[in-house]
Amino acid sequence: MYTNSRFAVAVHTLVYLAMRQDRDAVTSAMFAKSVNTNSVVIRRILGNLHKARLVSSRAGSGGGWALTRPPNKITLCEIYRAVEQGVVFALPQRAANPHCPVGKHMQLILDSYFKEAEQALEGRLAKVTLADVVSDVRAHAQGVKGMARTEDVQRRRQGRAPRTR
Amino acid sequence: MYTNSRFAVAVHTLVYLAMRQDRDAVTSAMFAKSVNTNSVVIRRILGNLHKARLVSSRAGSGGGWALTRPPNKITLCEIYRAVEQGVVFALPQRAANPHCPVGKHMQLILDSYFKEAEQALEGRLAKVTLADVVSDVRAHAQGVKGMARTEDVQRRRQGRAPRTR
DNA sequence: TGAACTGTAACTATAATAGTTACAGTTAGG
DNA sequence: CCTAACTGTAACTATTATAGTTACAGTTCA
Repeated sequence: MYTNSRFAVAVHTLVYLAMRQDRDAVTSAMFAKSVNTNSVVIRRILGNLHKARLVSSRAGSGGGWALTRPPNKITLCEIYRAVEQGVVFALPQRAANPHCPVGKHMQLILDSYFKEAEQALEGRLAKVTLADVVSDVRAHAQGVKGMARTEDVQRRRQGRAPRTR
Repeated sequence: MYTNSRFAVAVHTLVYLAMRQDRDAVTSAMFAKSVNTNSVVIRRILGNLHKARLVSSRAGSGGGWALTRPPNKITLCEIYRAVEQGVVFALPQRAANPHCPVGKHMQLILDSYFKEAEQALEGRLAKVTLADVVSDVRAHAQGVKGMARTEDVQRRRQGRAPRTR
């Protein structure tokens, strides 16, 4: 049972990326503004996504992050695996009593049931692509204008004036 | 990753109970010996199982715990729900930026995907009964003799001398 | 009455997370 | 070739859940 929000943040950033794929690379500061956290937190999570080859990064001025694949080729399961260890259920830290036939075998047996349950979880996540989530966001966002942006992004988008909320 | 082992301990104790259903009530001290932890930890978890009506307890001398149903009528999903909050994935504690259309809707949307994944997890757990786990333990335990017992239990079982090991 | 239990409060130690500052290394562009 | 704008990561702090522990009131049996 997790109490961390890495998966949620990872999906958030990737959706953000997917929704502005055509434009410039997105910086960790921009993600941080949308997620409402510190940019280092974002870079740590994007580091995991980078290792999993879901995003590419470019250092230096004008750098930032980009998807390596179209959103319909990225599943929630891949994102999940990139940021979690794949252990929903934990076994006790102290091993059970090896002199007890229940305790002796319990952890091994539990582990196999845990793995099955986790496979069910991942199987469901594998059915959803980033593009699905983007569709949902677009559906929910009907009527909402403008995107949160840093000063940089506002400068880059010379064409349209920022919309007022 | 923030994990706990309550589910593992809960299943362990219930399997232990199921495997000696015919005999006296089991005390938290006996469970603690098998799980290799403190009896208060056990009583806390059994307290959850009690609220979920999976076990009954009796205070006082000769008291302890018993299953309220046969093992083939108890699923892992019920045990899971008794000891966990049903939240595998957490959302960030700070809400996302409400001025960003991605951030604004992300948590609501993620929550629905999270719930679907958790339902898949629970669905798998619902397919396994305590009796199934007991069968597995018996299969693994072939050739292993004797059960971990407290002094009390050894006294109660007057017939056979405790096996040395 | 006393021993053996449950149930629970209260405290401690440990560990993971998230937030933060700091900074070395990289890159684009004047 | 300098400088500003990035990434990547180390190091530290605050917060929080868990598990382990002691203690003790209440319950029950013999």
